[in-house]
Amino acid sequence: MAVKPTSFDIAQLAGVSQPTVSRALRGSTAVSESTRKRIEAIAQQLNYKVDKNASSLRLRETNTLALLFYEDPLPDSSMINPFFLAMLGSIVRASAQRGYDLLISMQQFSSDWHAEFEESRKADGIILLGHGDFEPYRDKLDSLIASDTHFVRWGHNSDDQLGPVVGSDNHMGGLTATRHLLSLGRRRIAFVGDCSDHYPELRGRYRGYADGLREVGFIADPALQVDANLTEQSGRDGVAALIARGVEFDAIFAASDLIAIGAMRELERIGRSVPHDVAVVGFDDISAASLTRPPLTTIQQDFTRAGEALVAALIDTIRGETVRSIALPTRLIVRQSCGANPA
Amino acid sequence: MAVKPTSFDIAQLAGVSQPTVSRALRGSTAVSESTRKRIEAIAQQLNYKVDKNASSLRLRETNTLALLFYEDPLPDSSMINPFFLAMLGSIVRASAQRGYDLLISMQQFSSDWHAEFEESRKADGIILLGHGDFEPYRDKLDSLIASDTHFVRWGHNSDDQLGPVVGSDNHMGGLTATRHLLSLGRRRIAFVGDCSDHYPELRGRYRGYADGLREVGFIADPALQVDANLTEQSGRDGVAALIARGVEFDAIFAASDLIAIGAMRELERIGRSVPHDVAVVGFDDISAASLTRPPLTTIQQDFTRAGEALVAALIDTIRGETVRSIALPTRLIVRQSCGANPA
DNA sequence: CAGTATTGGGCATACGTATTCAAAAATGCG
DNA sequence: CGCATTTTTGAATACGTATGCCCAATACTG
Repeated sequence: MAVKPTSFDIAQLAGVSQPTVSRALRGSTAVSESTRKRIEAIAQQLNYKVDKNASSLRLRETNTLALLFYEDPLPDSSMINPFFLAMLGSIVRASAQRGYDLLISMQQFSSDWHAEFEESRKADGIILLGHGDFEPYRDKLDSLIASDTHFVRWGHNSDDQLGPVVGSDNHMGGLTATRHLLSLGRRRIAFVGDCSDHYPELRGRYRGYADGLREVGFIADPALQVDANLTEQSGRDGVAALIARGVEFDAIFAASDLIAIGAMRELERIGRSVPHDVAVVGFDDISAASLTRPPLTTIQQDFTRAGEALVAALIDTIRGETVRSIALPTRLIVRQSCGANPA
Repeated sequence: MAVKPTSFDIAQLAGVSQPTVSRALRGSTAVSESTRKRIEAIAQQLNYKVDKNASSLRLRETNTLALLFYEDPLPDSSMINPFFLAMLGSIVRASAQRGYDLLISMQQFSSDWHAEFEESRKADGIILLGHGDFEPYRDKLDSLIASDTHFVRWGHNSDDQLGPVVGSDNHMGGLTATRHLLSLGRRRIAFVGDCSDHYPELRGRYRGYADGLREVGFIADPALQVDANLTEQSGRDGVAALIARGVEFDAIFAASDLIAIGAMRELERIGRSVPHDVAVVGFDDISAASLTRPPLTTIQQDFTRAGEALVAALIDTIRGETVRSIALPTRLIVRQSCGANPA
């Protein structure tokens, strides 16, 4: 095939005009059934495909969504946080089901990320994925809003929302985890994970934790909280820090599975048994969570629904509907690291 | 901002014609330095971005690559094989570095996948990712070739190549794993993984395994080989099958990490200790490999180089250069499941 | 200073599709 | 069968950018 056929070629073969071809293939009612059939047959035979560039140019919409990881790069910058990686699958799927293509990018490789896609008309809207709060990016977000760019982001539902947000109910998740550990008789529960403003999601989990303790008359002890970012290494460091403080603890609620995995490793290294000496509960339920020894009890985030919700919200935004932020329910997955199940 | 500015708007403000704006912004030498500066300043100020649709339409190239997962969907179809997921990061990065955007898709959601992208001019070329051989897709591949579509695929280098292939040196990997186990004194090494034509990559690993045995005068025993696809479950089933056969074995070379992980689980369940009773070596080095207990010794595939090689090869293809298939070296990562390191 | 080379930039147009508007064809009705 | 509808189709054009071609202005040469 030398050159790709155009709608003119189809028109000529069908003995009609180009506009008729366009109408026929787009399902306009203004074309008779017989002509449509004929045109479709010819198009099929020539393997004709509508040129998306020309079409998008004319229609002023691309039927494409952009996915942007705005997160600070991990040490190995080609790594994507497994949590988001897991969500990627469902986002791809949800987009496809809704008839949209998906364009992927990572913030760290483009300075102008906030403008790059919709403004150059490569996408109709943007899904922003990243942990951490948006403060460092607030100006960019503002400019997105100022330019009427359609976007949705994953994160924590707060009041000062900048655009619609889809996220898990972190507070409830933290509460559930803590109640579970308390119900197993644990009394000195440490929280490993940032509870500052910098990670609104983690802070939400922390608050759930604190409220869980309060329910039984305890009060969150600052000595039992260690900051940690979302890496395995910081989970190890967190446990090391607790030990260094000399503080007693019989359980750990880790703000993410990676942290929990790191924590378990460090506990193992120093000879504390999980769950006997220390019960551990994580957050996320990434696929590795079931592979650890002991398998990790964790608060599951619903990746599938999350991806679908993000895509649905974005498409609604694009269509001009008003979209409300949503907080998805989480689920406690009991494995063995909490001690509830026999090893 | 009501509507996005066009090159005409910029031209008007700069007191020049639209073509001059286009030339200035594309770096044509046919525009004076002073005019260019002026135009750039105005463009910047208005936050002007070239309309990619119009540009692509005119230039007949999109500066976009498409990534296609052609693999049969896993049970939960939103899951992507972790191996490819790991590669995704480096592909995104490599594309960005070369100035290309990346469009993602999954075969199972579109019947016409092979034509969808380049033929509709949404991408300049396609990266095909999937395990398994291409037989079921040969006709589609043929049609890709027939339509002069640019593509590269990940897989096993064989002779009947259809288009350029980037893959790991599976034979050498299998050989290395087997030599390692032999050097540790293991003599009854089982191979868990398909060695049929259906998975050329796995077959390559199997041949490396067989050759490794041959080097020391052994011959691969069919009783020690069990078919397994690339899931954890089939790793468990594989071990169960070996046990059911009543065959003796003191080591397992699993054709992938997921298989190895499943195998270790089953071994644990039936009370065989790893590595004491059975040494295990996997293949891939997915991130979960270091998290298992004991940590998995495995043959590492270089995801980063793989992604870069795929992108580089595809871009070369697009540029009309002839591209040769390449087999990337693998590396033995010794952890504890093989028994070489103390637990 | 005349004439030629060079530089800068405008005009026209093409890329392929989708829609508006108007005309032609088909249909219905009395 | 003639006129009023309704249905189907075509002509013209717009979407925004990029480039070939050509002309004007400037620089250079002898």
